Amino acid sequence: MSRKRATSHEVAKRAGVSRTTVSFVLNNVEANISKETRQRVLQAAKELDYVPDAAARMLASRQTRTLGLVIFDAIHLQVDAFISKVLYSLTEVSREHDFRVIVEAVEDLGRDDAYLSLVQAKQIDGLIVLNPRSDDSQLPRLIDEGFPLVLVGKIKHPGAYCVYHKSAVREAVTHLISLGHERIAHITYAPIAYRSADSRLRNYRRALAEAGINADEKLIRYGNYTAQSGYEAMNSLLAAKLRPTAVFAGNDTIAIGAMSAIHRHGLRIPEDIAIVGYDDIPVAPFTIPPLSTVRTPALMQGRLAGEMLIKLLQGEKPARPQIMLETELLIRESCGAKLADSQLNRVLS
Amino acid sequence: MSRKRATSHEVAKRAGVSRTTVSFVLNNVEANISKETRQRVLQAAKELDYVPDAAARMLASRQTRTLGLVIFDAIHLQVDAFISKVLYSLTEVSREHDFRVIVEAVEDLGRDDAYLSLVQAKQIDGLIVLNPRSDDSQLPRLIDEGFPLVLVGKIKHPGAYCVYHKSAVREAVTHLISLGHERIAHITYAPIAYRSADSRLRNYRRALAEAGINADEKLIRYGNYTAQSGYEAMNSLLAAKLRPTAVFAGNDTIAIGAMSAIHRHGLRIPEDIAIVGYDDIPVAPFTIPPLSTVRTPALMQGRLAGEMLIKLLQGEKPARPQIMLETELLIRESCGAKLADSQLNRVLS
DNA sequence: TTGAAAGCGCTAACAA
DNA sequence: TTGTTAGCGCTTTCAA
Repeated sequence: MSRKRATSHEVAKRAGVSRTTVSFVLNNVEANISKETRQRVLQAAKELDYVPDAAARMLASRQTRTLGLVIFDAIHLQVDAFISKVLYSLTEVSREHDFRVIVEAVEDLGRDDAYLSLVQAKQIDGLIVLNPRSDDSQLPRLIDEGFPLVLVGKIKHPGAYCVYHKSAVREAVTHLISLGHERIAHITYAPIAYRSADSRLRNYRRALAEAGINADEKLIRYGNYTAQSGYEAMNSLLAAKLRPTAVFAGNDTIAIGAMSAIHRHGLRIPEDIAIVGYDDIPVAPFTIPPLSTVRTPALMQGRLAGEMLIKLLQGEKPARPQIMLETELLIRESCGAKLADSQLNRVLS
Repeated sequence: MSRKRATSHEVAKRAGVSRTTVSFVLNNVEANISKETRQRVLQAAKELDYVPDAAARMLASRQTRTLGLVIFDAIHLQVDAFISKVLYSLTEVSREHDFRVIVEAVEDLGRDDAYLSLVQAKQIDGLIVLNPRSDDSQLPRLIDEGFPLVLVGKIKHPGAYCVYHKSAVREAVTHLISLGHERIAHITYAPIAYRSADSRLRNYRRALAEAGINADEKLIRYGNYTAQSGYEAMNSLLAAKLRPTAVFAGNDTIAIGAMSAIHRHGLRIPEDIAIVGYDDIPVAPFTIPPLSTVRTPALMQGRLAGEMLIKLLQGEKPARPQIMLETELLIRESCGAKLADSQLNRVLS
């Protein structure tokens, strides 16, 4: 603040060269500059504690070296570790490549133009879009215009660059079915306007259908992003005439709320009701009993998306425009598979 | 990308005025501009889909309308909901005041100049610093220079603007003591270089000392940011000759790891070992048994810090440069207070 | 009430 | 190998 910062002009004067030379040296331009001159410039810059003015540089060079991270339904940021992880790995990648990150939290689609103005004002070079929503009309337009943009997640758009993970919902539900369950409930972890909550719901239905099981709509509950909503949803499920024998929870937070409800009803997990979550939050292995869940490659998604975007900005076309990462169903104790195993062993031995 | 954006010059031409007038109208400058002219300018801007170039505006106006959020020990971002909450509320405040947020994650103090270059390059107008570290030498300097900066947390520096919360460690530990515990263990939730982990440890020692209890160093364990470390620390505590009767965990994630270990040892919570956490993460009310913990005003801290910084940037001096927010000890079941109550009731009735 | 003109600090084509 | 020069698109003082 206080002390006025040096300009490239002053550096040039001190080094006895022109501003052009200063610019070339500091930007490592391929112009042949003698080692000696280069040394002198570097020295002068250091002595004056010179750091180029970002705004001036952006204006002149027409690039900002800044990435925008657009977070849809940002309220989930408070509880959804997936978002934080993507942010974390994106800041890492950005640092490695000397980029900055502007976070643009989008609250509701009504006012979704905040992130648009970021590109219109040319304040960023490219965008990472987290939890993209299919009902967002701006996104496809941006993509069609060829604006550098990588999705973490997926929308139906052929030309979109994206890094998503394979849904393991089917695996999770099928696993429950293989354990003998037919009355499998589902609790969403957000209103279904939230795209990935919706997709989990749809995949749940599909898995059931594939197994020839009639999805009973009475076994579906809609949670929000709180554990409390999982708790309440489970209570309502337990109050019904025909109880589920298993629950596929939209995420781990919901699962933990549900487990608490089951426990309070005096029922055992997994003997009376089996449960599987999603996300593998840090505490999942330590719930009582340990929660079977699906591990999601959040960090890797953030990293790959960042790298893809930066590659795009450098004018390279990424080898694979759409990257699908694997997910992993982690079988712990809440689903009852291990229990089933040990019973089986007992019978066999 | 594709289509070239309109400049203020074109807007001026279309509206039949000068660029000055366009600038005045769009920035609501107090120059008396006729309603009619203003209308025409607005109309032209709209027709051309004009959005001022951010870099040019920054360069000319000498302000960026961008805030920097510096996150120390950013690896915690993945698991520490406190950070995400502050980020969330800061993006909210920023949006309300038409500011952007650049997130600068600081990994280790060695390379802490990344956020410094943000201010040197004048890429931001002010800084919010999350989890400031006392051993960071740059921070005091920045503050002394009068750079607009608000801490979320605290360091020992008289002139610093900050929003922190009252430690409730003492309350938590004292509560455990009042329940009759003397062998109270502590597990940190991060290496003690992490300032707030260290402060929790120190306050734990102080609370014990105040109650005339000799802090037994053998009852202290150092966790990292994982639940796993809490699990392991608890196991090591349980393996010792003299077991603790209560645990004050550095945060809820640690607490949940510890609870799992206690459970696996066949011990009951809180009857055999009582436990109190810190942070009140979303699942805390739903652990088995529900976790007693301390609720922290993360969202409010982010909001107040943001508002304070923006006020500072507007040249106003905030009424209170240092704001301390209250925290709340939430007594649920893991600490045994309710159990004690009910036993008491039984005796009395 | 509006316009002319001088920067803001840098990059980069072109010339030397 | 280095310097001259012309912008980049906007704000803002000053004059009209």
